[in-house]
Amino acid sequence: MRYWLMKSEPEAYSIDDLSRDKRTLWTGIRNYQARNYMTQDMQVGDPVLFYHSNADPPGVAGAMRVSKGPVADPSQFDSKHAGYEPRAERSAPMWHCVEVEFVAKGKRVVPLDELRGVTALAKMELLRKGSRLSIQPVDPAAYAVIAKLAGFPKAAS
DNA sequence: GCCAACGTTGGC
DNA sequence: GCCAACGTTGGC
Repeated sequence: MRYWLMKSEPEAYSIDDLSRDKRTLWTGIRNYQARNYMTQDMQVGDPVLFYHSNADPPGVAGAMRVSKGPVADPSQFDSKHAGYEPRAERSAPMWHCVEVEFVAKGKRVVPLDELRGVTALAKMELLRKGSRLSIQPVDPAAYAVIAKLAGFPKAAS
């Protein structure tokens, strides 16, 4: 089992949206490394931190879990969608996504600023200068530290 | 709104 | 295959 962090702008899709929907396809990823994590490395049941980017404050807002393996991202076929991919064919999709399910909303958002102050998290990809990757692996230990700060269970069950 | 960091594209 | 131009991310 691997642990992950996935970013979303709450204005587009927030932890409250996921709490309402219970499950969602994590569509719109158009970065090869992030895609490859979803298609090659994620397993159903993997715990995922839900991170609010471009938010005030940016930070970890909750927990979710991978609930379904990779499928073709439907948004690549939608010419009205920002993620439209004219090179993709139904028979040869370029982009894939996983389905995630809601686990918990944090008792509070743990702000990025606070995470930067936690020594145990110093090596997190998220905290690297210039880090933009919207899907990242997270150390199990780092996941546990953040879960404690946010007030949700450290492992999905 | 600014801009640093970084990924992608496309000419050569 | 190089790399300049361009686009995007995301904190501030």
